[in-house]
Amino acid sequence: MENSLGSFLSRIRNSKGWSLRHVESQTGISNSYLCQIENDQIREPSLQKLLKLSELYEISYPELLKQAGYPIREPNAHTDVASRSIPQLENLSSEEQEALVDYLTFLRSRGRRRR
Amino acid sequence: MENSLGSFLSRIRNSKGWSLRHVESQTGISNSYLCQIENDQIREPSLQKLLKLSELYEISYPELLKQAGYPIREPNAHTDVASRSIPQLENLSSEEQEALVDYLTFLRSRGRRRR
DNA sequence: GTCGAGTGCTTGACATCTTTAGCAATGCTT
DNA sequence: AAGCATTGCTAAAGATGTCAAGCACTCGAC
Repeated sequence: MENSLGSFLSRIRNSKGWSLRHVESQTGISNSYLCQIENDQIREPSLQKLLKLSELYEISYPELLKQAGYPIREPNAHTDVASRSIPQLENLSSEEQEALVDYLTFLRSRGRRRR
Repeated sequence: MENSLGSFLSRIRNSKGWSLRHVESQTGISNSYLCQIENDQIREPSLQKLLKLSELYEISYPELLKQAGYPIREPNAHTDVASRSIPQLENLSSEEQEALVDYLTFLRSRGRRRR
């Protein structure tokens, strides 16, 4: 559940502050179906759906396929760049960057671990 | 008909002199289903099936996906590289990643707007 | 000839994907 | 508080993938 496709997509959508119906209006994917995907009730959504989501969410399509557990054979798809990628933290506004950096500084200053 | 996925797969199988049931024994794909694929009665076989066929037939998997009309796309440069250049937000621990994503979700949920 | 094995193919049943209609809960506006 | 919009979510139905069983045909061995 932690690393599932559903929670992955859910985190991204929520991090962007978008509702299920907003994503539906942009992608044509019904909000109910999107909900089922995010709750891991759909094992294998079609590639067309995943492509549309990757475009709207501005995340790497092959990376999303990987998250979905689909077999992909990209000759040189390797880890060095991808491993540092945090899709949820992409495309930040300048205000958000500042807020996050401040928050990270705060986190590290108190040296606490997560709940 | 001529350039369809079905005729494409059928041509390869016949050129190798293999029966439907031989391919079934090697891939686990039922001969009846394979027959339907070759006769274009199946629009979108699963990636697992296509992968097995590409392995047995010794053809390129991405090439086969292309033949099947699946969307295949290389990673987009702007989503992969540009948005990641926030030096303070690199090399995060997993706890920090999660905390930041949660915090960002919180930030954006307060300013949620729809268009 | 006929018998058995092998061939491509069809049918019916089941599983999964995908949508439409609608629900309860929350929030906003007056 | 009342009323309306929006949220995530579910149930039922339709469309499609997938398989097991079985069909009709061919062909070689006896």
